[in-house]
Amino acid sequence: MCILKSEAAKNLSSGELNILNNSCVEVNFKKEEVIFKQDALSSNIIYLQSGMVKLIMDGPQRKQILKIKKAPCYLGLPTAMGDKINHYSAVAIIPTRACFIDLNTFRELLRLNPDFSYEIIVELCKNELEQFHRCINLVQKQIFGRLANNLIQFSEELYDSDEFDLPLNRNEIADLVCTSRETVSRMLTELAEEKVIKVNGKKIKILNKEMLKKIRENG
DNA sequence: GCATTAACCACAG
DNA sequence: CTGTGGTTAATGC
Repeated sequence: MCILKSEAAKNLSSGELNILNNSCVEVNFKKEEVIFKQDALSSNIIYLQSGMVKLIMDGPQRKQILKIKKAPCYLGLPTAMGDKINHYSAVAIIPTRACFIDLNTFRELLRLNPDFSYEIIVELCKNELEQFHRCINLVQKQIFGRLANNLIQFSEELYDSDEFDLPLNRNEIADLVCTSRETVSRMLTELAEEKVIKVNGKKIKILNKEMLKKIRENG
């Protein structure tokens, strides 16, 4: 039985928690396993208990990595509540444990418990703000700026460390930053030549964070 | 024109 | 899967 520990679920009464627990199924995913698929019918809200996931959307030209999500968090709120079908896919990038919550049960809890609903809204709003910033970043900056921005996000938001392993290969970094894999390669080696970062395969170490932030701001 | 940016192609580890 | 070199198109002095 899955024990939910989300901010929102803290607001649930024991009775409500029971409703949640009884309509919830826990699943483990290995690296690269698909959690849900774009264009498929969506009937669950998913709570990530542990692990990390990439959200991918197939566009008319190419695929796009929308975001990397780290547990604990909800997954697929927009895609499950916003339409009958998923508008994007979710794929585990490390071993991941997820809890599938029946959509009707979730709706019922939203209706029953305002504090729970409030926390969900807060999460959704934060996500939307983040997407607005990401949009500006993508549209108004050149590739160095976009790449620097994502490196800083990996470091600060995903790993809490200046040293980390990239969760994606070069091609996927390109899909995240909206460029070609060749350009990602070149820019990583160039940043390494400038002693801003150290690169060894997927291992990244940020050597000069000030510089990296300057690059993020200036383009 | 000339420089810069970045994509696409090809090829090699 | 990655890194590099050549080529090319678009954009901005």
